[in-house]
Amino acid sequence: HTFHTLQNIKLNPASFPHCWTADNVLDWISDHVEGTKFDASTLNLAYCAIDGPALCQMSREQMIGAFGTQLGPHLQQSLQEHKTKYGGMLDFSSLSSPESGSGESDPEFSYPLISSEKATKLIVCKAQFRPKIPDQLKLATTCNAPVSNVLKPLIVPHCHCLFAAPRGTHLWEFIRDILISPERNQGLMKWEDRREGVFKFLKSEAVAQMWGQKKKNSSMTYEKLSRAMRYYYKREILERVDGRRLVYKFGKNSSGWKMEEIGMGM
DNA sequence: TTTACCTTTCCTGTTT
DNA sequence: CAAACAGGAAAGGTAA
Repeated sequence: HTFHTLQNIKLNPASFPHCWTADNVLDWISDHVEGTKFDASTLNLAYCAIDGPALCQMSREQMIGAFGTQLGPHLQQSLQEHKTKYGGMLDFSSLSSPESGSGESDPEFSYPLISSEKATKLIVCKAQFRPKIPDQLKLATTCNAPVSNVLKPLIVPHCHCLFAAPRGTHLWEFIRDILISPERNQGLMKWEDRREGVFKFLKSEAVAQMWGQKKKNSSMTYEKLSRAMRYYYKREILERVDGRRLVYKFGKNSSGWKMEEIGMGM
């Protein structure tokens, strides 16, 4: 069987599974889900939100228990391949003392290794999944890996779904996806009224830069982004909120932001 | 290739 | 005064 090449992970020290972030793991799982036509809906979500070290501590049995008899062995094998293939490239001495070698730091190494495109795809997927928090917790505690490692990614309680139908990448969807994925929202935006869909830009220029990055346009500004936002009023994707600077409200022609829709319970 | 749609860019004026 | 908001006008990009 030919596995998908992991475009974003190859030829990097972090290719060693131990160095994978939770996003890398997610990326890796995603590639296998695609490659094997595995039905993502039957995945145990807890194990889609673990980091590299936790993943590496899973036994074959745990792997199968987590990912099923179909995908589990695939992942197990792939993991072993990555360990042997990239393990030799690692300089473990520098790994154990990350403070050393200030001039040697590889910017790619300390930064998320997934492409923004992929990240967005995953965020959208996460948004569409209906998580079962009790299951997540139960699964996490049955794993023999250190609880801290397993639970860490789950603290940001979010759901992961693997490759549902990709949704468009329009501005309002980009904004929505920042709002509903706290792990990618570093104080950029916040909900003013979660139920009503009222939200606010906290770092308007930063969001504009991110939007520009996504559109390969480094000269994007909030000024220009906001013009596009205003066009949404007529189409009722957004509703006006007047008198409140940097505040907008999702309208009836928007979707994917309600708590029920993204399965946050309550 | 043409078109429709979604911005992006620029601008003038108003409001906070 | 600076930063946002408002929209009109027109150009740009892209996917069908």
